[in-house]
Amino acid sequence: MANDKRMDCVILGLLCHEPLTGYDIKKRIDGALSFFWNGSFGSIYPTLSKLTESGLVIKYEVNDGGRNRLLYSITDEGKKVLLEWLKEPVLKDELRYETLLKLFFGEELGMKGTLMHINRFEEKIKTNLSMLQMFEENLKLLQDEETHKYYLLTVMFGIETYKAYLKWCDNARKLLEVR
Amino acid sequence: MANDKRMDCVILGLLCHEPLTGYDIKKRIDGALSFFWNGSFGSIYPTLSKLTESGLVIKYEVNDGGRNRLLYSITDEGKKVLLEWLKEPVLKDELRYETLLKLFFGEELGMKGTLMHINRFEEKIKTNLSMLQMFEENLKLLQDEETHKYYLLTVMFGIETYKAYLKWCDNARKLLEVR
DNA sequence: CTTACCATGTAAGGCGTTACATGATTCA
DNA sequence: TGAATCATGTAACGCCTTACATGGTAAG
Repeated sequence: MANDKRMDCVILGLLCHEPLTGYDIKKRIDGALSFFWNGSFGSIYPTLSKLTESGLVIKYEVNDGGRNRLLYSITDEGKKVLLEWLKEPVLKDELRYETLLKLFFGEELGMKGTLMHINRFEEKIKTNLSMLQMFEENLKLLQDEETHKYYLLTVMFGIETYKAYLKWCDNARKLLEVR
Repeated sequence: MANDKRMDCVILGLLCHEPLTGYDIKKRIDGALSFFWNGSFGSIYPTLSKLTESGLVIKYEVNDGGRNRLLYSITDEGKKVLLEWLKEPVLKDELRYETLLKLFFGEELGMKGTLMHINRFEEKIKTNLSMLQMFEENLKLLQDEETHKYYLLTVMFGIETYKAYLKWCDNARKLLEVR
């Protein structure tokens, strides 16, 4: 059913804060959003066209010295649509960890292989955690803008979660190595 | 690219433990696996046919009093393929939480709406957590089978994670309600 | 006797990714 | 002058879900 990644809502949400190009949107998605969302150019640009057609955003060309860029900004109608969606209850929170799938079948792989996956997972998480902690510090410095409070909420979520993952890594290793 | 949900691997993994019907497989996916994986009949049955054709599983009909059922079991070749996949590094661990997306755009929605989402999220998590805790207790009673140790690993992951979520809910509310 | 669950499948269609195509600009 | 990044787009293709179709069995 329609619009699994809700690219339209993501774009409207981002444009609420400031006008952006498609390329900018991709950077935002790969940045602060990347811990809980993702999306590709192949869905960003077509969605921008659709949103322009239906009058939820306006496109205008700008030329600031460099090459021409297509900047998009949200309309009042767009804000209304965004708000409608924001008010609706969440439909789906989904976690899909291949790591856990492999661990679930760990008996076939054996202890050594399983430990390998746990260690690799731990490495990735440590990297992500320190990135999030940098985000967090930056956000705490920028307490002036109300928006940042909401960004901080999602960053805190990531930090809390990743810390729990690391704790689990320790416990998991202990459980496997016992006996 | 190919096989995002790795239904073939999921099926091979489950059949490693015991022969199952397509319907059984769906139940497993909706049960212990559901916290980190999912899949529908529309992908299970076609995958079973494909696996049968390529000789990784064998199909046989059984009639145990009731109606005929199609039971599948894994072949040596199938085990080899599964093991190959299990050894490979994990490609993707993905979290996609609409809740976080809505919180990220929380300034548009305002504090009240945001708190609503947090509370609804908390309710869901509490329910899931108590389910997982029941799973955990059952698994601890069945320590005889080595397999259960690996299942326990994934259940522990869920429990640890959900506890962190609940802790975050408290912190998030505090942050929002301050001032 | 009817509801719930067991059981197997197919088809349409949406959705989004990857890969391709193209080219400007900036910086070293 | 070459690499990296900025920048915009399209097309093919795979993947999976939803919905539909069908019917048996068990339990109350």
